[in-house]
Amino acid sequence: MNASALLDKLNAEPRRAVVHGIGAHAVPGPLLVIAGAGSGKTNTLAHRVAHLIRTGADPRRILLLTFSRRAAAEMTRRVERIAARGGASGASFAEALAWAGTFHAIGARLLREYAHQLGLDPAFTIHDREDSADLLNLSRHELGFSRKQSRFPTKGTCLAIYSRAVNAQMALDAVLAEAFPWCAMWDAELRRLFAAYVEAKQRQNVLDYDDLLLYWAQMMGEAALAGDVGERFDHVLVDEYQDTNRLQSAILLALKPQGRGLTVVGDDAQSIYSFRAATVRNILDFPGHFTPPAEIVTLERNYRSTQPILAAANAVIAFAPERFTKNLWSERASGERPRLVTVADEADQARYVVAKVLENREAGTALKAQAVLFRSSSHSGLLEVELTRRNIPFVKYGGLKFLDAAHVKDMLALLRFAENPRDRIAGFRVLQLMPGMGPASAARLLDAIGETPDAAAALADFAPPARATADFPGFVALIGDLRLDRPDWPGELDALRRWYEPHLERIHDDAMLRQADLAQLEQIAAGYPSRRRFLTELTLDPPDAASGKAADPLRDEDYLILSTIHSAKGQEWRSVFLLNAVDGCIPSDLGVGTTAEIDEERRLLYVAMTRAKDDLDLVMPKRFYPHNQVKRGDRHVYAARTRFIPASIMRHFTPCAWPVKAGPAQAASPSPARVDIGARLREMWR
DNA sequence: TTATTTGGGCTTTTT
DNA sequence: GCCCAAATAA
Repeated sequence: MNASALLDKLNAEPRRAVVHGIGAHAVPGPLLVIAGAGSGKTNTLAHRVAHLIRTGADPRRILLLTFSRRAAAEMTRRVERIAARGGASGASFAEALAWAGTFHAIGARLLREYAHQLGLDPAFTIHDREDSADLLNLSRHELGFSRKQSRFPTKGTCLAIYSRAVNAQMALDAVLAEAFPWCAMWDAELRRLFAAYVEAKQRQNVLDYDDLLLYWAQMMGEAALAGDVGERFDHVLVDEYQDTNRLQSAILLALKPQGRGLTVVGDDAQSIYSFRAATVRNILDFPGHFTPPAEIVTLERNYRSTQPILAAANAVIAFAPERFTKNLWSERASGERPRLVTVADEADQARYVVAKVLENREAGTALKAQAVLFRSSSHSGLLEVELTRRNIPFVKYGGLKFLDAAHVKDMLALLRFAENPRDRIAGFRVLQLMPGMGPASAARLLDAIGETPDAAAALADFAPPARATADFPGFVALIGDLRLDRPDWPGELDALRRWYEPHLERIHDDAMLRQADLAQLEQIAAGYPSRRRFLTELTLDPPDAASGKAADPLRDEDYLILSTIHSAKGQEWRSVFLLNAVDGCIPSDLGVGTTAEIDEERRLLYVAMTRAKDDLDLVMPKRFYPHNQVKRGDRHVYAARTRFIPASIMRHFTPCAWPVKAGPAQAASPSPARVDIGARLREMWR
């Protein structure tokens, strides 16, 4: 198949997006693609990349920025496939597409490359959120803020404030007023805290997530460097642009100030990351940054869902105030409207979902083609229990991660400490693995390391406390060994594991189980070319999902998908169940302060609904037992249908109840007089 | 100085 | 139902 035949297979609008500006001698002008849910956004972007390359663009000079690494991999794969169909030799083609990744990953790569010009040591290590919070906490203690009479914000809150200020490029007082009004009284202290935090990071040669963007943006502020970086790329394409923040858009505009070669794709109706300072303004304001303004192509045809599902989703999003108006349409007719299923409580919700999932599978829909979505990770707890009980395999995205396990963190901290001995958070953790080494001794050693350029010497000269004298020499030898730039990665992990295992067995009763995780970690490590790459990429792209994805054993099996709505972005399934479609869960009662927050919760519901191809069930438990209630008997609350589905749009849904009751009374309101003995008995043990 | 216990506060989504 | 900090024991 030749190039024009490939293009002929696309409809008019996607084709416009694919060919925009290509063919003329000049580099294409800026392009904004507004791509509704299920409108073939990924496909369109992949075709554009393929078309660019086919018409002479150098794939090594194309920068492709995606939201997650999963998305980057998917995009690369598609470009390859399209290229293969077009007769190009696909493999080499995609391999040359070397600059595809998240903003953070690309940032890390560029910063290592330009480290010397930026005054950075290229061996910098990257802190994940928890490490960052711990480091911030150190400064918080040192400044004495943890002992204030009136409670000072926790480390997590402090980090969230810092991160928002950086990512939204806003002054601290504005951030406090807008997003953290209850912390506004700490303005001065927070400012001192952040100053100390920044200094600590620099002393320790560590960067946090935000630094990867911040240093990059700063680098782009230097004319010479900006020119150099911008010159490397003829084309810059950004996916999921609605979920980028101001810092990211600043980087983008600095890369391509005239918008030449710039393409961004997104859907303002699916912006769900404002808690990470993403702003829908980026996409709304994009065209006006350039003269002449960016070309806009809107993709409104949905290839994914049936018309009734789409109609319901459209009805929900129609209440959103500001957006690029588009109404998705589909040719996939079907008589089935989405169901609104009322169940008694969360236990019944779990039973309902399991029953339907099995029913679907009997009818020929694999488990993998079905997904259960929820607003927050904890909502799936009861369902997970029920699935386990019924022996139904599942993989859960979002929530607890493999890397959060203490023993996995220990191993990674060891590697990080070897890579960068000035990384105090890593050092603190590993040193205290040895019995007899507590925070005070660890701090003493880390101070010594911080004061000399020769970490190995400081380590060797250290006099450990009496109870640690037995273990310490072995540790010094291990680190000395790891510090050599040995080329046999991942071979060094052997020595590391031999050192760590005795400690593992001493610390944890369930050491056997944990050893299995370490074996898995070694397998993952084998997939990376070097320790540095392994550490960097694992931090930026942690393997998702609890027991599943990281391990290959499950790969070929059929399993049900459980996912937070956030993690479901860009995905689709034949059959989708949404848990807890009630007020308090969607919208979450934690985030209902401002109308902006409510709007975002509405978009979350929209994203969840538009994941479904054929079948969509919104489940509404009537009764909830708050888990944090005080011992007060059978207290429960009655939940109302989510406010995003008011009576006026109920005609787009089919209401039903489960289990189906004999009498006609099931639709009536619940009888509050009923005594819940079960709940009382449960309460006795809380 | 380190290890363990207890009591109080908070509880979302993720690169 | 989980994390953190202060108190207590070794």
